[in-house]
This record gives sequence, C-alpha cells and structure tokens, in this order.
Amino acid sequence: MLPTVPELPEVETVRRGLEPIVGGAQVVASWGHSSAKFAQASEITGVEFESITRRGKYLIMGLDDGRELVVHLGMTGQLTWVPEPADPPDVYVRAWWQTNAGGRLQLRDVRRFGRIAVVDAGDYRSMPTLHHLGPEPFDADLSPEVFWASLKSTNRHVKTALLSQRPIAGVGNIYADEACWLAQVSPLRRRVTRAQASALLDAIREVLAAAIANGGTTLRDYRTADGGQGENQFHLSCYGRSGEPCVRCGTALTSRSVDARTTTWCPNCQPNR
DNA sequence: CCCAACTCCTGGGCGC
DNA sequence: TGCGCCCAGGAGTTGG
Repeated sequence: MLPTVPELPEVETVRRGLEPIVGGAQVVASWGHSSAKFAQASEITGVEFESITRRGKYLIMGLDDGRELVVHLGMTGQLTWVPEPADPPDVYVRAWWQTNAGGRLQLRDVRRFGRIAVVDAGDYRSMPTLHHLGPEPFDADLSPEVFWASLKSTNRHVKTALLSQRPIAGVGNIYADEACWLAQVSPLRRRVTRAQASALLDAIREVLAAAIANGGTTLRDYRTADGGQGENQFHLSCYGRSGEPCVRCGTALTSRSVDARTTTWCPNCQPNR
C-alpha cells in the first residue's frame, strides 16, 4: 500500500473539517519541532485564529494580528483537532497549538516533508511554489484558452507541468494520472492541442470535485480533520492500477517513472499524440 | 527566464 | 527469520 500524499481534495476536506472548530479560538500555548520546517509554530502564542482558507495544497489560517499560519502537509502530514495530547506522547507530532476552545490543533507528520510558516498576510516569498502558484481549478477566470496558453509555455511532459503547480493549483500525482486518463491525454505529451487542454481542464475539475465529494483519498496516511478516512480510494480509475485492465477499453494499464514520478496510463486510449 | 538534478525523511517492502 | 537496502513523494534549493 502506498502512502497517500494530500492533494487539493484532501486539503480541502481537512479545511472544511477544521473551519467550524478553529475560528475564534485563541492560542494559549504552542510548540514546533526544532527543524526549520516547523520551528515557527511556536511564534503565535496569544493570537486568535480568524479564518482557515486554502490555496492549492496549502492551508492558510488567518490570525488576528495581521499574520497567517501557512501549513503544507507534505507527504504524510495530518492536521487534526484533538481534545488533548496523547499519553504517552506521539513522537511524530511536529507542531501543536493549544487553544482556549477545549482542544488543540496538531500537525502529525512522520516523514517531515510537510512544513509550516508564519508570515505577514499575503507575503509568500519564503514559499516559492505558493508565491508563484497557478490559478485555483474552480476559478471561473481559468478558461480553456488560459490553461492551454500556460501548457504551451513549457516544453515539459504535460504531467510534469501539472505537478509544477503553475498551470493550475493543487494537482498531485494521483489526480494528475486520473485526469490524464479521463481526458485521454498521454502524460508524456510535451505539446497538447487546444482540444486536449480543454479536455484536461474539464477532467481535472471532474476528478477533483468527485474526490472532494468522497472526502479525499486515503491509501495510508491521509486523515480528515477528525482523524477519519476518505472514500475516494474506491473510485480511482488509473492511479495505482498498473497491469489491471483499463475500465474504458480493457487494455492493461502500463506504468513507468516520468521525471521521477510513478505514472500510470492506458497505452491504448491515451496514445502519445 | 527555464529546466534538471539533488535534497529532505522514514516506514515498509523486498531480496538475500 | 532477520538484516539491510532502497523506494516513494512535493516542494525547496542549487546550478547549468
């Protein structure tokens, strides 16, 4: 079983779960793991959480002092609301914020690929990917033309372009494979037609919306804000199914590493043209 | 500017 | 059975 890296649907599910709980909660104590990725967690004791929003895979908690707490879950990050710390302590907790609301916000992250930052609101210069993040998938201004123009501006494999977060925000390895499959576009294309770009945009929106509706994909690590599991792992058509028959045409799905990312696709209905 | 290579981490899977 | 190797992955960093 593979770890599930949280992508937009998983992060959005966490955001929705936390929104009714954290708003208005005041941080009475805080702690961050000594690594630079987490140390800033302890800088916000005394402030109040005002809001929780999301950009791509980043969670952004608005604070009442003009700053923001930005959290990226990395590969194995779990941001949950817990009534009290575990006893004995959970050694994989990398940051926590105790509140006056009868609980604490806690970041658990076994592999420490996640990170947090405390920044002046909107100042994301310390996080280059967020600073240069592409449009939200459901942004009405993101037209097929805009998306196509963005894909045309690079010579990378289309899948790699999607993972860069520049043409569109929030797509990771699972949903990139799912969207390419649904749109019948080869992940290996370096140039896509306008029709392919349009189909890909539609497919990204469809697979992300379905995954949000299913509470995200839990293969191993990902958890919702209350520690529960998602259901979208039962609705994947392509990711993780190498060797299984394509549910559209019956051809065995194939996989290989594309720019160091495991990639699965149907060689018949996603031809490289 | 673009892009590729490297880095960070550790549990789990696998080969021997 | 047990040891040890090595992979997976997003995004930051570095260097060409």
